[in-house]
Amino acid sequence: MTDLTERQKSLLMLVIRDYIETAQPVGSKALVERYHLDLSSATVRNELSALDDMGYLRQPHTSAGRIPTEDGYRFFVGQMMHQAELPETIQHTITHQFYQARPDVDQWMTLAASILAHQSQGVSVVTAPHAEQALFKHVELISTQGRQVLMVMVMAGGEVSQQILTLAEPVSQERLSQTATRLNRLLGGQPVEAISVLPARTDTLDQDILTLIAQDMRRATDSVSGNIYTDGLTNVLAEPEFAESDDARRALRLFEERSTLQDLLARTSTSSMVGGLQVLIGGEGGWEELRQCSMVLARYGVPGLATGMLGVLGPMRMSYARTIPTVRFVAGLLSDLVNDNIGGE
Amino acid sequence: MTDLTERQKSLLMLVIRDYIETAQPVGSKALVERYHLDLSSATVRNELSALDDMGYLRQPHTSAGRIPTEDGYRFFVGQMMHQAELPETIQHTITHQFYQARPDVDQWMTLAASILAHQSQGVSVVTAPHAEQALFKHVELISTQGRQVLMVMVMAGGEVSQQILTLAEPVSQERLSQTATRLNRLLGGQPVEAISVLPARTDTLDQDILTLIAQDMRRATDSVSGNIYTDGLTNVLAEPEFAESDDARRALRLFEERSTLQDLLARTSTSSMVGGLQVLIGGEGGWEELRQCSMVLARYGVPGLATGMLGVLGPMRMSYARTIPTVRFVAGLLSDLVNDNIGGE
DNA sequence: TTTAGCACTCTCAAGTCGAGAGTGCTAAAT
DNA sequence: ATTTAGCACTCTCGACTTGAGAGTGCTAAA
Repeated sequence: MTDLTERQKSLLMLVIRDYIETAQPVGSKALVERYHLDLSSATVRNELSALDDMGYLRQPHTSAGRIPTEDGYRFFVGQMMHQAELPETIQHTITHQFYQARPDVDQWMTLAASILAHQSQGVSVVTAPHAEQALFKHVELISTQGRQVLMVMVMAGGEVSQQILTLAEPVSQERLSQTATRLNRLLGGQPVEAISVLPARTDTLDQDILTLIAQDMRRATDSVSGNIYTDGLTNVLAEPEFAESDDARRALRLFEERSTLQDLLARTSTSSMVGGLQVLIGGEGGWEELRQCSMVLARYGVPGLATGMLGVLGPMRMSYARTIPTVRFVAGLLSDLVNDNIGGE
Repeated sequence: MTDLTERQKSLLMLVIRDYIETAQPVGSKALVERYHLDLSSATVRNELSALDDMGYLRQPHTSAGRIPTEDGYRFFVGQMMHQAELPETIQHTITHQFYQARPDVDQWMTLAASILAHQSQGVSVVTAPHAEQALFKHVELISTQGRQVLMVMVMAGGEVSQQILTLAEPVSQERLSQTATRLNRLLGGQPVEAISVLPARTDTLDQDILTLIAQDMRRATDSVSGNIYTDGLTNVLAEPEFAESDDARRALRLFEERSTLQDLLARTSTSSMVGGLQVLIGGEGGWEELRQCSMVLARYGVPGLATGMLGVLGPMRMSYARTIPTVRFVAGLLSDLVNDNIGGE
């Protein structure tokens, strides 16, 4: 790792930066010319050869330029991590967009996905914040038509779930409101477990609704439940590595499928995160289809209260220098929003 | 139009069907062989030549097979429209999926988009049902933390909008509930216009919330407001016409962008619909980027109460025989759901 | 009206070839 | 002990050629 000379380090960085830009193998001569190095191509050649032996670079075929290996990218990202800050003007623009959006979790998530996708030119993914433990806060029952009732439930942490239920027989709005009030008083602040074992002396209407509430809360407890927001699926189509091979297409399909995406996030969320950020290079998480891709992930929110995840998927050749600071910044922004708006009592 | 002989008609249908399957120009000889026609290739050649002159077919270059023109597709679809019914087994499968989904508009829309995309192998789009005129039904105010309040509003027709608002100073849940109750009594069943001109003798809290309610309702009035669900963006990547040209990529990007999609739907929704269905071939609606595409659109819901749109985008070469019946069937299904669940009083 | 036959056209895949870029190695220079 | 110049060699990539295959239109016979 650290047995690299300074010159080798900077050379490696140059090669990778160049390859990320051009998507083409970079050779010794081109390198010297383009960056006006005070070295001859032969010297560079020797150094590149060394980096090749150490596994940071490789040649797609004999007598072609070098391209980074996964380890190469990892080194690159390692260097990147610490420095990179998002330019202030961009920070302002993003913040501004959040302030002028309608104050609603759904809007924020959509906006976050959109910003990530645009800034990084990759595919973004954002999950809504949710509490580790679902606590009941409030339920509302609204009669819509005949036997149909709209149930809106709010959990501590701000998650809202709604559901349409069909009763056995019509019930007046008065009675529904009374039921809601009763349940609110009874269940306020309770976790799921408490709700499942409530006294059964309640009438059938109460009982039915109680069951639905417990059901909704259990779903909310799943690690990555509910809504996943993505954007930028088409960004990545322009990339040369996605244009041809089916591999890339399969990766995208994977990303469009909600269920697999949940899996993916659930798996990786347990792994270690450096500086709140996690960069998976070449489908590290053991996901076959993503072998050609990288992901930059972050968790946001207030630990113990409500957290979510967000990230960007792109080709392994993605612009880490732009993506990493963006992901970090947006994660911070969302954390603030969670803290300010749906914080605990 | 009707100056086609029966033989020409059936030949035209065969050519188009074949081209839709294979994506390759179809010639006289191949046609005779593949479908065991009781004709010689020379005869077929003459007929194809005639169809060419009439503008239903064209040759990509001299001495290649024929491919359909837009008019050709239009003829094809015209024939298709009346017959095509979705196979019963598939109908059952789809219906079943809806029944076992969680009864929630959001779920239904997602499911509809998913089904359309899978069945048609195209890109699907579905808008949530919404009323032409927004009528207030119910509002709920839930204190979350300090000065933050979650407002959940329900409109007749079942639309739900939520928003987080920050008050000037903390207000107890009791007072919030009282306010909500008061507003509910006051506003029940009112349209936006009535709400904007309400007596101003209410206190500031009431006033603020009133403003937000009016604002939300106005937004709900926009022709294609709020949520648009899409799925299957990646389906279309496999199609040969999308693999190479940028045209197709731009079309997809157009489809990913919410705002333009709203425009698109708004525009076309006013056009005529044959049998509740509308088939736009070659970007008929005057949308440059979609020149290579076709769309199958339908409106669903209960006119005058709550309606939405749904449809499929695909290459002009899409499988209309599969898409049209699917769109029609799902539209019917959603109409039933609207009617059953969020019908008027 | 249909069909057989023929000359002609155009695409596409395969093969050839030379330019360009890159490499590794060796020997000289610093 | 490094660094550099020079050289022979390798490999890709685009341009070009060529032949097979598929398709067409037209004419004359059935």
